[in-house]
Amino acid sequence: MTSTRPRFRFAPSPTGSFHVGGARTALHNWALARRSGGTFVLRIEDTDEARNRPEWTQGIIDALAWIGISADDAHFEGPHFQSENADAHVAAAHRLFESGAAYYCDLTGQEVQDRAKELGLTGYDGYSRDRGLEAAPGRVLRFRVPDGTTVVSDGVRGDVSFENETIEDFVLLRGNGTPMFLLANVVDDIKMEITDVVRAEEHLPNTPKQQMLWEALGATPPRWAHVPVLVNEQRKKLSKRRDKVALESYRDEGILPGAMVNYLMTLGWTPPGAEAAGSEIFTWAEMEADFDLADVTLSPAFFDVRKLVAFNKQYIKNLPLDEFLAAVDAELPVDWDRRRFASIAPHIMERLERLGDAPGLVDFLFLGDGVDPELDHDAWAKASAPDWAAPLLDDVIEAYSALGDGEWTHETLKAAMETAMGPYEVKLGKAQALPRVAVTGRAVGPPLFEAMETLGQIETIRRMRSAVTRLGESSAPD
RNA sequence: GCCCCCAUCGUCUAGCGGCCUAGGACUCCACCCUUUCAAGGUGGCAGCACGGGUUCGAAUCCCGUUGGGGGUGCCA
Repeated sequence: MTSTRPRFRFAPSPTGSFHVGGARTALHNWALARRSGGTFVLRIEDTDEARNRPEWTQGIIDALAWIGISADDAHFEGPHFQSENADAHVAAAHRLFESGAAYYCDLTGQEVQDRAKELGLTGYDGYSRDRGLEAAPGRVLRFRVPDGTTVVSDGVRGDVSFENETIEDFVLLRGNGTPMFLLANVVDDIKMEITDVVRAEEHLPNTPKQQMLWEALGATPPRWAHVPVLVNEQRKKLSKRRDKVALESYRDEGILPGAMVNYLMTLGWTPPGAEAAGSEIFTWAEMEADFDLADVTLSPAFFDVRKLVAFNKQYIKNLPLDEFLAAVDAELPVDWDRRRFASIAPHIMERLERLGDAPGLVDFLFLGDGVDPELDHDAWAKASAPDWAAPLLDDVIEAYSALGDGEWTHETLKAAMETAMGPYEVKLGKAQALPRVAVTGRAVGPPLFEAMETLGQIETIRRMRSAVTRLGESSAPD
């Protein structure tokens, strides 16, 4: 118990997916642990179900690694498993009984309820406190809550006090002798010499019980801190059933880990320099250096996917090209030519909200030769409507056909288009509309001339000729 | 029911008694720029829940009301 280095524990229970709320408190613990030169202890609260699904545990480890918390770092310790300490949990309970801090009770759950109803109380009334019962099958061990007041000193919200008389003598050991979670948790924390517990606010009401256990077990309670919960638009705590909370799902649809981390950190806390910078985009190093529990907000925060996406867009835009290519690769169909994609990539980076949007933006480049893109009919109708549209398209085809080797670049393509549109007295924005729809199938997309350059002379001209044919068909009498 | 927490633009927040004519970010709108869409630039809409105090002075402190949220198992 003489360790001076802070030890922060992160204790998730594996449930099949990793909750964004959990990710946020993990980040808080991580930032604090690293900055203080302490340790981030990962302890898995494994249940019977989780033990049969090791992939759930692996999912937590993978998710933590994704947001930058990994065993590669010296500040990281674990995973440990709660079940590893099962014997210690029972032993601690027995010690509490020996010292008189706990006592056995033979009332069943139903009997407790019935008594409470008769007496007009809300919970257990302390019926067996002084009956001197010994351990026996079917008897639960209850903690003898002392008189007085328990003050939880919280790093986020200051002192929170609870009248002990409002806390019932809670169960430590079930009738079958197995320990309750609360006890196991405290025993593990003591054993692992945890000094700091940072978690979500939902745990605050149970904290006085835990603190009393620490003290009854002869240990000095840790520093507590409860950060506000994350809520949905209905202001309800984010739940797995109703809300999209799986960190993995955001990862899979192309949210960058940096964006997720940055966004999560700004919920309930703002980096000190944000206002002066006019931005909330910060590096992990900056946030780690500045994060302080005392600055964390007190009220619940809405997890706003739109703002997350806005952050993500920034992060994608600011990625070095090679990193972008590496990150987006998994989103691309396997048969796409990576070199061709790389040539257009710089032009789509600032147009993506998520990495997963990339294929849909440039699919017209990967149809194969001789295949026309699928037409957006509204875009086609609008682009082909002006009188000058068809003749201009003919002129552009002619000009583009005349381009020789080495001249098929976006600069010359733009210049040739500008020359061709001269006689029609239209602006480039209008002039490029029909060619764009002809080549890409749509009215919006990456810069046209760059896309044409990537597509190549033969296929670009073929598509424009195909469009001429289509124009002839639609104007012919039927 | 009981216990605990919370309350500034639609959302995330800055604000810790005068610097607040309440600032920033996201969203939305307008304009500029422009090779469509983006990006970038400029500007705009929008908020201190309510009522009492305390004070020369309150978004900031106190009390109450109202409104949210969380907890309350022989669940984890």
